[in-house]
Amino acid sequence: MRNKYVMIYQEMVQKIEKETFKANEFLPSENELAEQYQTSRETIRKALNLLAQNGYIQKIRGKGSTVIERNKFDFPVSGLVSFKELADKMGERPITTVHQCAKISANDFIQHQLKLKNNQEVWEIIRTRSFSEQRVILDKDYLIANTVQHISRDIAETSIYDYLENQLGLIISFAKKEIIVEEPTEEDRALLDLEGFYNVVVIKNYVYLDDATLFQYTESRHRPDKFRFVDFARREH
Amino acid sequence: MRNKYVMIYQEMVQKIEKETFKANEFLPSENELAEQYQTSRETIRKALNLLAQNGYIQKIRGKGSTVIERNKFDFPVSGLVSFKELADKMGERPITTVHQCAKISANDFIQHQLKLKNNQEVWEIIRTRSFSEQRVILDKDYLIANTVQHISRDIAETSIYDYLENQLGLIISFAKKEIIVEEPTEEDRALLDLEGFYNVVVIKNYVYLDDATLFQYTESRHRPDKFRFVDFARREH
DNA sequence: GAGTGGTCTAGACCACTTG
DNA sequence: AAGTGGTCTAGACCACTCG
Repeated sequence: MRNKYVMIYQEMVQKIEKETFKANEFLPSENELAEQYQTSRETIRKALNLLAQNGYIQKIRGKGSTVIERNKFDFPVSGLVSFKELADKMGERPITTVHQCAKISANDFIQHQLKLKNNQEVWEIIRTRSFSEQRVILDKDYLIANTVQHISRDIAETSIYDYLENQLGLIISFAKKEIIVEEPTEEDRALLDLEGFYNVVVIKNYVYLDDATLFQYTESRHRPDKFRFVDFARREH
Repeated sequence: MRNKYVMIYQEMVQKIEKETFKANEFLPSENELAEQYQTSRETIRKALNLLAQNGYIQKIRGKGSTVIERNKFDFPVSGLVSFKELADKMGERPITTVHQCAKISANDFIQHQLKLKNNQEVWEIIRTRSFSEQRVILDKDYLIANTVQHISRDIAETSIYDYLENQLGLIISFAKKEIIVEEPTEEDRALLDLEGFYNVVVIKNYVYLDDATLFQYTESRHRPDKFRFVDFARREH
C-alpha cells in the first residue's frame, strides 16, 4: 500500500504466478508499463529490477524482459531457502519441541559468536523439529537479552520471528550464514534420531538488526537426509 | 571505465577495504557524495545500493550509511561462496585433474537436467580437485554442444568460465543451486579420497545465459570435511 | 529545524536488436 | 529507422533522526 514500485512489483508477481504473463514470453515494454500504471519509467524500472533480482524475469537489452520459467516446487523464490522453509511451503508443518528456554549468562563460545563483553546475558532456546515422528533438526538460538527482554516457552513453540518483528517491532535487516558438515555431538545424538547417520549439517546464522547491530546467533543442525538448500543467484559482472 | 555508478561503487569498495572508510563509521551523506563525484544523487544512490546489496554498508533512515564490520576471511563478499572459491581467495590453489573431456550424446538424466530433446550432444567434463594431495572435490560438468562448440583438455584444466566468458563471449546471467547430502556413489569412491567418510555434499548448479537459456548443468561433489559455504543475505520486507 | 535517506518525476542520450 | 532496455540528470516532496 505504500510504495508505488513495490505495489507494481507485487501486482506483476501475481500476474506471473497466475500466468497472465507466461514463461518465456515478453512483458510489455517499460514505456508501455509506465503508461499503463500512469507513472514514470524509472519507477517501472525499480519494479522490474525487483522482479529480476528475485528470479522472475530476465531483462534482455534491445529486446525486452522475458518471464523466467520456474519450477514452483523446486525454486520457491529468491535467495537461500532451507529445508524447514521448503517444508513449510509444501504444507508439511514440523512438530516443535522446546527443550530449553531461559535467560543465561553467555559462555565463552557464545560471547565470541555474538561479540559480547563478559557476563552479558542471552536467551538460550533449544528446540527440535520433527517430521513424521522423526526428530531431524536441532535449533539452538541465542538472543542478546538487552534487545529481547523476554521470550516465553509458548513463543519458542510457535514463531520467535513473528514475535520479534510483530510484537517487539524489531526490524531484521541482514544475516550472514555459514554451512558446514560436522560429526554429531553427544547433544545431537541425545536430541535427534541419528541412528545410522555419521554427520550433521550445521547452518550457523548471524542475524543483524536494521541499525547493523548483531543480536542473534543460531545453529540449525540437520540430519543429512533432511537437509536441502536451494538458491537463486545472479552473477556479478 | 563504463558506468559512473559502477565506478563510484568500486572506488568506495576500495576505500572500505583500505579502511579509508572504517567499520561502524558513517559514510559522507548522499548529497556530499553527489557533490564530491560531481554527479546526481540518484547515481550516488545506485552505487550505495550496490554496496548495501553486497554487504558493505547498512543504510539507516534519517542517520546515514554505516560501514558493516566484515570478517575479511570468513565473509569474503556477497552471495553464496563455495569452498573452492574460498580456497582460491586464500591463495590455496587446488590441483585439477581432468578425467574426462568429450562430446557425448546426452543420457536420460542429463537430458532431463538440461531439458534437452533426444540425442542432443553435450560436453561432459569430469574433474577432481586436490588440496594437500587429497582428492576432495569431484566436478561433473555438462554443457550444451550447440552453445559451446569445443572444449579442450587444457581449458578444462585451467578455467572453463574464463574460456566461456572471455574467449567465446558468452554472458552468464544467473544460476539456480541446490545443496543436498548423499551417500557416495562408486564413482565418488573411485575418484575421491573418501576413506572413513560416509557422505558427500552435492551442489547441483543450473546455469543460464543472458537470454535466459539453460546451457550448463554441474554437480560439484565434496568430501564433507572440505565443504563450506558462506552467504550474505538481506531480509525481504 | 536542519540533515538524512526513500520515493518519484519528466526528460535526455546511449547501446542494442530487429525489420 | 523504430523500439527496447541502460544510464544519468536536476529537482521535488516525504518520513525519519537528532539536537
